[in-house]
Amino acid sequence: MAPPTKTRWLTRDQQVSWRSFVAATQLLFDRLEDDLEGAAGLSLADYEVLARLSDVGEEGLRMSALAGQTLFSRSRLSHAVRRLEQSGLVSRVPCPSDRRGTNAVLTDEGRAALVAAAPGHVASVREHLVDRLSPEQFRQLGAISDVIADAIRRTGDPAASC
Amino acid sequence: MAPPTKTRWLTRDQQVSWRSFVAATQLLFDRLEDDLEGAAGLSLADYEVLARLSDVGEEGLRMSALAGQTLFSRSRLSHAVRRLEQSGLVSRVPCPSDRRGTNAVLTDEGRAALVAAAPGHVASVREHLVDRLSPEQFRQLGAISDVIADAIRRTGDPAASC
DNA sequence: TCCTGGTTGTTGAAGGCTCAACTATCGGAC
DNA sequence: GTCCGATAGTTGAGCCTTCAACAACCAGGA
Repeated sequence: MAPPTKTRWLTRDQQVSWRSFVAATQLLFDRLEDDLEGAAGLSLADYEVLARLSDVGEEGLRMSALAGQTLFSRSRLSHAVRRLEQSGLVSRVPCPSDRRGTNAVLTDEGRAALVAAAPGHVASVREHLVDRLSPEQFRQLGAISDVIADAIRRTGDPAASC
Repeated sequence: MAPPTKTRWLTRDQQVSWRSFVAATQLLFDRLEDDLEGAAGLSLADYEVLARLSDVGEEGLRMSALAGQTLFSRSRLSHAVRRLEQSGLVSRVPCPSDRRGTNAVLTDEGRAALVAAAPGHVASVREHLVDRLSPEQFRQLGAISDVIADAIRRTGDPAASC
C-alpha cells in the first residue's frame, strides 16, 4: 500500500463509460465463444492456439513463444496443448536446438479444424464488433487498445518487482 | 451453418486492430485482477458483486437482478454468493414478496471490505486505463462500448432463438 | 570439471465456471 | 380448486485455469 494519497474517484461520466466497457467486453467475448463453440466445437482459447500455429511453418512454435503470443501462462498452455493433442489437432515434437524445449505443431486435422472454423468465427467478429462500428470508430478502438496494452506491458510483471 | 456465403476476411489493418483489442482487454483485466487480489484479497467477480450490493439499501438485491447486473449466470452467482457468505461478506435473506426468491445483502464486514478495496481498485483502473487515454479517447471508448453492448443485447440469447 | 542461477516445460491439487437436473413457487386458464 | 407452463434459485459433476512444486537442461564462471 502506498502512502495515504487522497483517492481520485471516477466522475459520474467516467464511471458510466467504465461500466459500459466492462459490460461490452464481457458480452462480446461470451458471444464470440458461444458462436465458435456452437459452430465448430472449439473454445476461443483453442482457436487462438491453432491460429498462431497456422501462422508458422512445419517446424511449429516453441511452447514459451506460443504462450507469449497468446498471453497464456506456461501452465495453462501446457494443459491446453495436451488437450488439443489428445483431440488430434496438435502434436508435440522435441525442439532440436534446445533439449529443454518442446515445439507445438499443427496436424493436418488441426489445420482442417481451423479452416472449418475460421469463416464462421470471422463472421461472428464482424457481426458483433467490426460491422457495428464506423471505420473511424474501429480505428479508434485499435489505437486505444495499443495505448493500453503498451502501458501494461511496460509496467513489468507486478510479481517481479522486488 | 448458413448458406455458403463468401467469407469477408478482415483486412490487414482490421486484423491488427482486432488482435490488439484482444490483447489489451486480456492484459488489462488480468492486471486489474492481480492488483485487486494482491491488495484486498478479492477477485474482480467478488468486487463486482459487493459493489452492486453497496448501491442498494438494506433490503439487498434479488439474486436474479444481481445476476442481470453483473452478467453472471444464475448458477455462477449462486456459487459466488455462497462463497461470499462463507467469508462473512454477504448474507442471504428470503425475499418477503416472493417465496421463490432470495435477496443477497451486504454485511457490515462486506461493506468494510469494499471500502477498504475501493481506493486501490479505482487507482488501478486509473493507472492502467483512464489516465492512459486522453479524455476524448476515453469518451470514444465509452461510446464504442455502448454500441457493442447494445447490439449484442438486441440480438437475443443465441440459445433462445428457436 | 563442477557449481550455480536461470530457463523450459510438465504435473497434480485446488478453486471457479458451465451445464444439466432438480425443487419450490408463482400466476393464469379452466 | 386444480392444472400447467414459466420462473427462481440451488446443487453436483465435469472442465478449465491457477498455483506451487518439480525435473531437466542451459550457460557462464571459478
